[in-house]
Amino acid sequence: MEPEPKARRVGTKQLHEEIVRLLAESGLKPGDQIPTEAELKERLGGARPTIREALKLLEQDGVIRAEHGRGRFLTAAGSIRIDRPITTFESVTEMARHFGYNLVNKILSVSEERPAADIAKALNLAKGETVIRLERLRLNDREPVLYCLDHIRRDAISDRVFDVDWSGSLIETLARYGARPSMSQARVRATFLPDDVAARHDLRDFGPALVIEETAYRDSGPPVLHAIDYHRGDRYAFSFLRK
Amino acid sequence: MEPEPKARRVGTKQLHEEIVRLLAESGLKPGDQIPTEAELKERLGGARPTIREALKLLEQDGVIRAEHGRGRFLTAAGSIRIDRPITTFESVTEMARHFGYNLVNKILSVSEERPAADIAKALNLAKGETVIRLERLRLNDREPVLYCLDHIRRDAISDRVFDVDWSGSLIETLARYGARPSMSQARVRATFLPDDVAARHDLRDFGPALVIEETAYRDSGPPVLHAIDYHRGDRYAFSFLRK
DNA sequence: GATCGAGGATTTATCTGACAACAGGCTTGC
DNA sequence: GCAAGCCTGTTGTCAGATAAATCCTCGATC
Repeated sequence: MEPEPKARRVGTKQLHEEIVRLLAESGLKPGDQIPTEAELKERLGGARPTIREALKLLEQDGVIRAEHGRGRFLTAAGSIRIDRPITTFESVTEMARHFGYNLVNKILSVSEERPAADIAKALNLAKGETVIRLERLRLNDREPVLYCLDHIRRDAISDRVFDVDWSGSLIETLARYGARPSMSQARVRATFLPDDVAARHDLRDFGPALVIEETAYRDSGPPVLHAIDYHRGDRYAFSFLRK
Repeated sequence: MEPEPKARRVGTKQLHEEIVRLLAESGLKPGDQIPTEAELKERLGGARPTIREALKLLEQDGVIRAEHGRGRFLTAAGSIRIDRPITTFESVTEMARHFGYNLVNKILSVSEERPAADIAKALNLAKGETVIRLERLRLNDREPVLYCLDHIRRDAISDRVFDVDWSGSLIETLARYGARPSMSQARVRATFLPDDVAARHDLRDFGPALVIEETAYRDSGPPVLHAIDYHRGDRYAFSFLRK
């Protein structure tokens, strides 16, 4: 005899996504109660612990709030969609694309150098180790919108510096050498372009810049890249959630 | 007969914290394997599903990475501590305090007004509803470091506008009226102070400002507050994690 | 001796079923 | 009318079992 069409095995990750979709389509408003664990089990399948893990993730996201003995409820964050939060790690190239920009890349300089003390510390370099210093300007429609100063651990790139194509996304270039970073520690501040940069590259009209300075790490731990990106103030704004 | 000193009931939240502490004290480096579920159960108590829920949270935090059949491993984020990430919701007053600033509060203006269209939309106001407009300057050691423009839903405050003490943290003031916001949707950009503000309050030397513009929501859903904070560019920088 | 495969050990992933704790409404007894 | 107690629904935790992935060992085979 055929056994019941046994509830398919369902993973936490999949459930997480399905619940998000379900909530999005449900038209629930903040403060409304969401389906109970039992209902979700009915509708989506999976065992209770698995469903609970998925719900716990939503709770940590700030999308729902659990009340012991009562139920789970949608919070304000549940109805807010942040399109491309700055807290998601992605390359400036990608970021710009989603701003509707189609950047042209000008390489101002590439060289192998002895790093300054703060860079050496951020990249966890031993004495004497060098970095690749990359200075680029990104134009949108002939207008400079982004000045980037990158320092890359020399040992992340196995080729000669001048053999590498630096005109694309830096993250993807690193990925090709098996050194893709997956997260970063970042700081944001507002300032002008450094005087010497503005003078050397005719950027005196760049105006106030939104600077994102970040150290990017590989999944396995070690830092790979230190990036300073000056975003033209009147062209960029970044979104995020605080909770 | 006495039953065995039954393993105490242990909650997910508690386990989450204990594991974080355990990892912090363990001296593990990124890429190292962390104790298995079985070991954690041994050392911290709790049932396996509970432990797994706590570990799942750490995984979502980006602190650890699970590999089926191998174990769990510390990631780079596990060893990075961001002191006060901008992604944590707190009042500017608190934020400044942790910068080492002891702000003096100057109220430039308080009034009840008909909001502009964008504010009305952000605060989800019906036609005709009004807001409290609050304009403040924060000084550190006689130097202006922060210009704040707040719009508060009129129905969040049950007193007369001039009876309220606006000199403290706005979040706490709202809390006193039972309208404490708990999260916000924020945007950051770089610009100068608006011309009229700079002119009216003698702030022409403020320089480039880091602007955080946010709409803050109550736990139950509705927006309460729209805030625009101009942070003096050479005094402020905010940290966060990207992953 | 080297190589490949089977099998076992370890670890994470999921499932099943149960009990505990809390909230809220209902009944019942006074 | 009111309060204590009970019942039900919900989330929180527990215990043990099975599934799936990875890695190591050991033995057979060439």
